[in-house]
This record gives sequence, C-alpha cells and structure tokens, in this order.
Amino acid sequence: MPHRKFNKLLRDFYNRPTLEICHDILGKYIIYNSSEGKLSAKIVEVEAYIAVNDPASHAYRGKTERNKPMFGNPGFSYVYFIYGMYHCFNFVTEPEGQAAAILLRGAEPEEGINFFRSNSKVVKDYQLLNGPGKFCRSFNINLVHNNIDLTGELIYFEDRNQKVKNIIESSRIGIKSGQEKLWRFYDNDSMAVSVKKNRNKVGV
DNA sequence: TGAATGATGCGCT
DNA sequence: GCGCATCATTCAT
Repeated sequence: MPHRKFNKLLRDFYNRPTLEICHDILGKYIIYNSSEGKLSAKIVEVEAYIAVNDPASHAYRGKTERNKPMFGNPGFSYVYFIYGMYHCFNFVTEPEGQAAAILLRGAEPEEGINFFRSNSKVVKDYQLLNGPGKFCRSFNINLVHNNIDLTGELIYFEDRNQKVKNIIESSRIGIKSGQEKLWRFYDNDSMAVSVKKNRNKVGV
C-alpha cells in the first residue's frame, strides 16, 4: 500500500480558533501544483484577522462580495488585490459563519525556485517570498486562486513534522487600527520573515 | 538605518 | 474621492 510520508492538512485543522492555527501553521509547507510544475515553501510568518472586534479585518463591517470567502467554510482561500498591483493570500479559519482568516506573510522557498526567480528581481532566495505581496508575485497567485478548497489537490498545506522553536508574537504590519493585538506570528530562526520588530520576547 | 514617496486599481463611504 | 493587510526606490540623518 502507498505510504503517505506527509500529511495534508484537512478540514479539522482549519475549523478551530484562529490564533491556535497561527501557531500551528508555522513550519508547515504550502504546496501548489501549478501549470508550471510543483511549487512548495515553508511557512514562517502569518497574521490573524478575526472580524469580531477587529476593525482591521476586511470582514469587520459585514459580508460583501469581496470578503465573503471569510464567512464561508474553513480551509478555503481568500485572495484579494491591493495597492493597485499586489495580491495577498489568506486561508479561512473558524466554523462557517464566523469570519476569520490568516494572511500568509512569509515563506522559505523549496521546490520551484527557478519559477519564483523568474517572477522576481530579488538577489537572495530568502527574499523571494518574504512579504505577502512578494509571496503572491513569486507564486503567480492572483484572483483566479480566490475561494478554492485547500483540502483539494491544487493548493494545500502539508505537515512534515517539523517543529518551530522560536515563535515571536508581534503587532501586525501596515494597519492603522487594532495595533494593540499581537496577532502576527513568525519563526524567529528564519531569514524569510518580512520584518523582525515589535517583538515581545527578549533576544536580539 | 530609517523615513518619505510614487506606482496603480479597486472597494467602499 | 479616499484609503488600502505593499514594495522598491529615494532622500535625510
């Protein structure tokens, strides 16, 4: 019988409290079986957006055509277009009806580095995916990838039993409201974190 | 080393 | 119209 070396994350993983998932998703791998071949990367930085009591969330003011994936089933993607030129990739958490999502902000390239490089002008490989806009640019992720089931075969996350030792919690980047919330989480041992600041843990 | 700014399109008030 | 879950470049210190 075929032995599954790595476990794909399924619905139960996403159907949980968002802040728990933020911790758990670090060190997992995102897999994208694109038309250009298999792409993969290790997740090292994320942010939580939980509509309840969070003015910074797109879903805070209720459901609209754009944000409706956030109100839907957990384990689906939510991709939006921002600043006239970038996309951001999120995945939906919490039970259906509770609007929440986690923004992918940083990852370490694994498979498909040549494809990532072809979409980018950066010098170092760890710079290919270190930012939400750069992640989507290198992966060539856009609105076509909005609201798709991440327990399917196209895009999904994989558990490779890797532990993340130093998780830092900090305030989120680039928002003006809700800054008191320490809802950004990153792997302090990774080079592919977009910015290392606002840490609430001692160390350099 | 950090602050300011331009690029650029769309959602929302 | 305004502002935005960004990035790369320019300018000031």
